[in-house]
Amino acid sequence: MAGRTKFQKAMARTIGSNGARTAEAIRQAGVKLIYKHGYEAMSLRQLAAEVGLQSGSLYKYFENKQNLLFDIVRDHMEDLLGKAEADLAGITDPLARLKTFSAFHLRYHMTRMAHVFIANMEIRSLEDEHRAVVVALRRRYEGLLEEILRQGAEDGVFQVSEPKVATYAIISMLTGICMWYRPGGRLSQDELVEIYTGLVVDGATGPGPATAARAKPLEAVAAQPRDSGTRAKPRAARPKTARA
Amino acid sequence: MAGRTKFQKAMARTIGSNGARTAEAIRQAGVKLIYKHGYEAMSLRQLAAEVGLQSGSLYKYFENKQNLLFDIVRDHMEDLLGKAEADLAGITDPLARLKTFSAFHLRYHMTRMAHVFIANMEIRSLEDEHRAVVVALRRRYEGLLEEILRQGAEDGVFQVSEPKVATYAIISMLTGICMWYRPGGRLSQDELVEIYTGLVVDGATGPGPATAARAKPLEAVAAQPRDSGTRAKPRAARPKTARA
DNA sequence: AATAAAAAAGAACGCTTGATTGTTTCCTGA
DNA sequence: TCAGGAAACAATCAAGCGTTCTTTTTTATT
Repeated sequence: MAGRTKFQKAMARTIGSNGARTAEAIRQAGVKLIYKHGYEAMSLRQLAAEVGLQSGSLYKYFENKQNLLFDIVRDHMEDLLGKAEADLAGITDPLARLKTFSAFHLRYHMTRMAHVFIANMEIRSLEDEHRAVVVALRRRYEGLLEEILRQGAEDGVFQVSEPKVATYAIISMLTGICMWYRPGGRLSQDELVEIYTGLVVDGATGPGPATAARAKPLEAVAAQPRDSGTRAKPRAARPKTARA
Repeated sequence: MAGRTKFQKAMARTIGSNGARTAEAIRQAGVKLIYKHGYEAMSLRQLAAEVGLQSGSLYKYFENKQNLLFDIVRDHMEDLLGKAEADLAGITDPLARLKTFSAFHLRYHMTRMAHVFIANMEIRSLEDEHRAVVVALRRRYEGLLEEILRQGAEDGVFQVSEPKVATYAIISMLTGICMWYRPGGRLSQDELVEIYTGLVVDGATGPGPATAARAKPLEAVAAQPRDSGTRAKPRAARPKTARA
């Protein structure tokens, strides 16, 4: 806190200052600034100014800049993991677990966009030792979903040939929401949860009716796609269909 | 380039130096270092050392650090957009177009991970004017998929209530592959394209047989999930089912 | 062979950065 | 009430940053 008022002598400990409160303010400001500018781009003077301190005073609250980042990311990951496990506790049906996981992940990411963004983007800014801790936590979190998919496949409810790949795919899709979601947008959180969860469930429960041929006739494929450097797909001949 | 050999007088222009070649080397080293350390974290001295130059000499090849980033990202986005349009050209059937887009996006991202990563992560490091250009290109790219989904929904092939949301979801999912894919892994590019494209098509073609009730009976949901801060979903009562 | 242009070296610049230290002020509990 | 610890300031440091400028060498052109 602090922030010297106009007619103060203006030195040293400021009136009403309180360690716990300042610590929390620093944490919040840190999240905000790292989210906005990135860890490397945020200077400690900038952070100190945001809280109303001198940069040197920050060192009462963290060992160094790197540890500030680590604390933020580690605490976030532990929170994410703990809350997910709590939400899933007691649910055994794979489909219900999948829906619960999906809904939890989406809501968590919509309400904590800054934390999530930092945890995903700034992993590379962590020193090796710190990164290892965070990656381990992330693995455990991914393991929750992977296990759900595995169980569902075993029960015959899901059609998932590669649970690991599907896990990465689903998590990427769900996490992507915080790249564009903004509170107060056209669609409510509930609506978005509905839409996304539908996509996840469709993907997990396997092919709908339309994979190969279709009842409704379609327009004919006119030209063969030209190679454009990425190498055109060697997949089986595209289904030639025609429309009325 | 350059890199004075042992018994040279060691000043100024180095033997065998060539502008075009150096420019290309700088570009490549730039991509490599930004990918590894991030734009802010990469210093021009680091970049110069990677190429075998002094930092000041770099300014023969770009206006400033910011423009180097912009050039890399802009060129990448234009390449991505152009190749996607080329791959889709001539295909009219929405399902075929969706598969083509999905396969293209995956292959492109698997073979150009560094460029893609940079374009996605360092947008915030671009100055406003530059960012606007890049975002516009990205919009056009997303528009390709959105239009495919819209057309497919209109034709009744896809069941997509919100093409915009589905577009973001699909692109996030596909792009996510370069967070973990490494060449030479257990699964080949073709296999991954198969898996991912299957997920995309299932999601677009709508609900499989398992959305609400299921032929195969499932285990009963034991406990109601406790609220864990994210607020338990207000969705309609979870389907209560029982297993043999 | 002479000359111009290209390519890079290398030194210097003004700034900002993360970090450290010593000092001053405020707060609180015995 | 008054000491002692907590909280913050103020000044400082060396290092590193992006950038500019001048000089030197190599290559290309005539």
